[in-house]
Amino acid sequence: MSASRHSGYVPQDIEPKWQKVWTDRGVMRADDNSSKPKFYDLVMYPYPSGDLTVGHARNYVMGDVLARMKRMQGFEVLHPFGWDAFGLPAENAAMKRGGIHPETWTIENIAKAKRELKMLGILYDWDREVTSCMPDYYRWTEWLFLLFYERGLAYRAMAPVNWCPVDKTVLANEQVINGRCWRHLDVEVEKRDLEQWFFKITDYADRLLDDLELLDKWPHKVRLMQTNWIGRSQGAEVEFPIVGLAGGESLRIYTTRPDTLFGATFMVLAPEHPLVERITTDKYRAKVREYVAKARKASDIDRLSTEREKSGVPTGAFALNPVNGEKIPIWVADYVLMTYGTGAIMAVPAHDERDFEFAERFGLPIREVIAPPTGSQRELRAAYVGPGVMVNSGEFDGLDSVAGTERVIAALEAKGQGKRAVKYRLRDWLISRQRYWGSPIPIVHCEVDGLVPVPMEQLPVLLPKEYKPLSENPDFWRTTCPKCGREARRETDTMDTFIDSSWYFLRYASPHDTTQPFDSELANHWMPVDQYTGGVEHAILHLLYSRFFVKVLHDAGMLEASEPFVRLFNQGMVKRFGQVMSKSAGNGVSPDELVDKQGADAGRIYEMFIGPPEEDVEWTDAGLNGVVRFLQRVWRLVLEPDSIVVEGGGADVVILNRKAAQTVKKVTEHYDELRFNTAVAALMELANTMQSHLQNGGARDADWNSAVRILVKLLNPLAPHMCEEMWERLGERSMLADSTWPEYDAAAAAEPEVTLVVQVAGKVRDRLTVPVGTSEEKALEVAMASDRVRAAFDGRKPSKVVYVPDRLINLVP
RNA sequence: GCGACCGUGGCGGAACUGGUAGACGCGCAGGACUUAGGAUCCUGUGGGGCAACCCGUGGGGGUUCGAGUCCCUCCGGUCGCACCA
Repeated sequence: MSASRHSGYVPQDIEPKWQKVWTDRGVMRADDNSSKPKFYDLVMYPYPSGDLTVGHARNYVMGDVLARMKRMQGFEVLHPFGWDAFGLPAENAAMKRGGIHPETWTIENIAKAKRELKMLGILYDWDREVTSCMPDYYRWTEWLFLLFYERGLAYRAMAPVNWCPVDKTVLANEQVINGRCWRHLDVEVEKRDLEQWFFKITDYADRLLDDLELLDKWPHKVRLMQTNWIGRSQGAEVEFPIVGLAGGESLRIYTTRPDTLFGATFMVLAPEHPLVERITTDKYRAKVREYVAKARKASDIDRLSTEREKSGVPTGAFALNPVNGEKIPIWVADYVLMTYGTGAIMAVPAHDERDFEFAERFGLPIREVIAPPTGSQRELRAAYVGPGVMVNSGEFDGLDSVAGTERVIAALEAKGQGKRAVKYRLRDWLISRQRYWGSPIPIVHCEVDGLVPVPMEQLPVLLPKEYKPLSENPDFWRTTCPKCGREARRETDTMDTFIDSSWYFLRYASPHDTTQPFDSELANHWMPVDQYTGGVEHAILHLLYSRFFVKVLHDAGMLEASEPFVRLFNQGMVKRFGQVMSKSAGNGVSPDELVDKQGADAGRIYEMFIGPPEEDVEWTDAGLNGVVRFLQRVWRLVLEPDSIVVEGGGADVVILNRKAAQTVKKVTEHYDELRFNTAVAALMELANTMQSHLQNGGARDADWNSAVRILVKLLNPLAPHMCEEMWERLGERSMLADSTWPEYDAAAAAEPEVTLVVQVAGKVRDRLTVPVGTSEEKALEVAMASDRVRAAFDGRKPSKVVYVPDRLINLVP
């Protein structure tokens, strides 16, 4: 191989050697009893799909680089790994490859991926490996379910739910994307009325929202997405008495715009609203029933489309506006959703786009009650939704709409006609799945005792070996009631796999505990996760659920932390030929291929140098070559400096020292900020400086040796095999992995002279070298002495001088 | 439609709180060493001009001594939400 011809660097010879040493010595083993400060470095555990490419490996390399630096900096690093091993692909693969059991398929994939991770030199504390499909893990997933159940956070309810016809299971709201299944974006979900298990995440809506404030090291975007998903809105519930209904019953609506109450010209009920049947008059009954039936049948995709023209029918019933006693018609229309607010609205067409469209379509009156700052419009062409001054609103006329909102709410509350209310877009988390390959829900259905939790000491409820739906496996579901001993039936749904992943990061603290899901003391020691890295596709799903879990466990007194992840980072994806790299797409580069050709170290650096870590990047072989060249150059500089031809004299050792010191600062900061691409660039600059040093006849003295060691140490997190090998060949006794991170020497890094930019009227006219700390007077003097400045001023004095010390002087004529 | 982020050489990308635009790498051109080189090393490389100089960070405008960076507006792209009252 050509790499070996001009340098002794042959990655294939040294990489397996060091991987073995690291493993044998347990380099990345985390000590629970260490006195060092802890650092919990975590990458989202993957689904073992059997498809590991260098694309997926990129974020594992990021985690590894950080872990290796933090260790050298004196932290006790927890860098664990595990597998999100329950889930549908295993079942699908099992079906496709006739007869193979999901467990077999999963275990095989795990073994393969694990080997490839090791081959890339990525170090984990494998003693803490967690696999969510193993009984010693899902036992505690079940346990946690029961904890939620005890705390009133798990309940069963009949509800219209999302059903994926391909996966043949229900889905959580978070798993439905534009009315389609998150796993098959071409498959529309269906609505089914089913009795299902839910977790009461809505109880935590306020805290999940408010605590986002604490997550200042999360990407702004993710926080915003969660904010929108939770969707808290403030407004009022208002009672509209229904005309002629026995008992003086009223219609409760929710609005965020109480200030527009006088502009309500009709009411709208969702087709599913329970009052529809009762208030509809005989004359309209047939039409209303027909409309409701049609709406129920329509898919969410159709119903929620904003493009579709609004539809609806009148009920023949009327309501009274509580503030002015006006009698207004009640309609049924499917643009109002039963699942939000109260399932009924007051329609204010003048100030709501949807109501406006509906009113236009059906010729309903439109009354302006908020005058825009630009003045009232004679004829409303569109709804005005902004703030303004209240008009046509009786006693409230003339009030600013923002203040008016408060006044109207107060007036309603005083008369018992309404009250302040807060609503959320967030719904409870539907957690049951009609699948085999997941954690069983540890509940028994007893005819006498109803829902009975399986006693905790009887956990786990084991999955039967035989692969078929649990509901079709009587050996599984036939049981006796733990309470009364009568024959009973086990719950046959399994849990959403997002439950498994909502607590795995806690299990790493005490992975072998056989008495509890996690040891609180150890979890409190390691938590929260200091750095969490993973794909942005989990911005809501996994990250919201995990936050919810941690808050519940906190409330249960099991955990001090109330947020799981201090700093979150979303890495970009690796593409090749314009597509996301994957084995199935046929554009994947496997770790095997990469290690075989260029070696793990070159691959690791390339993954980091290829582009900003948060951006999607394109994998090219040419780019990889540049990195290989860099590593060979480093090898020669460190171990074969005699091979570098001296071309001239006059090397300045001070420059070498300074560059090395500056690089320590730069690279350390860049690693900390996960800006690996610029860290590599800084290391390349140092290597270039060192190369020039030798070419200029510079000595290989103590300063040189110091620079060499700095280079090797700083490069180590990126290219650990090669650096460890160089370290050994340099004659160092201890392992590089166990050595310390270079200290930043500010004095050595300081530049004695700086380039002072001389501008005339903001345009660069000259660059002068001056000592650091040059005074304004002195700077002005040398600047005015410059030929090019003199030409511009021709003896006159500048009318203004802007001086930025050690940077620039700007002379304005 | 609403919201967020982003537009920098032939390419990937640098540029801290406004202060030398283009670090580092790829590619390309010329050269050195070579039987040879797709190895290695050197030099050059935003555009225009022989030149001092002029023009340049999506377009236009503004603030400022000074704008890739701040403000307004338009164009283009990516992502999120999408009848949530």
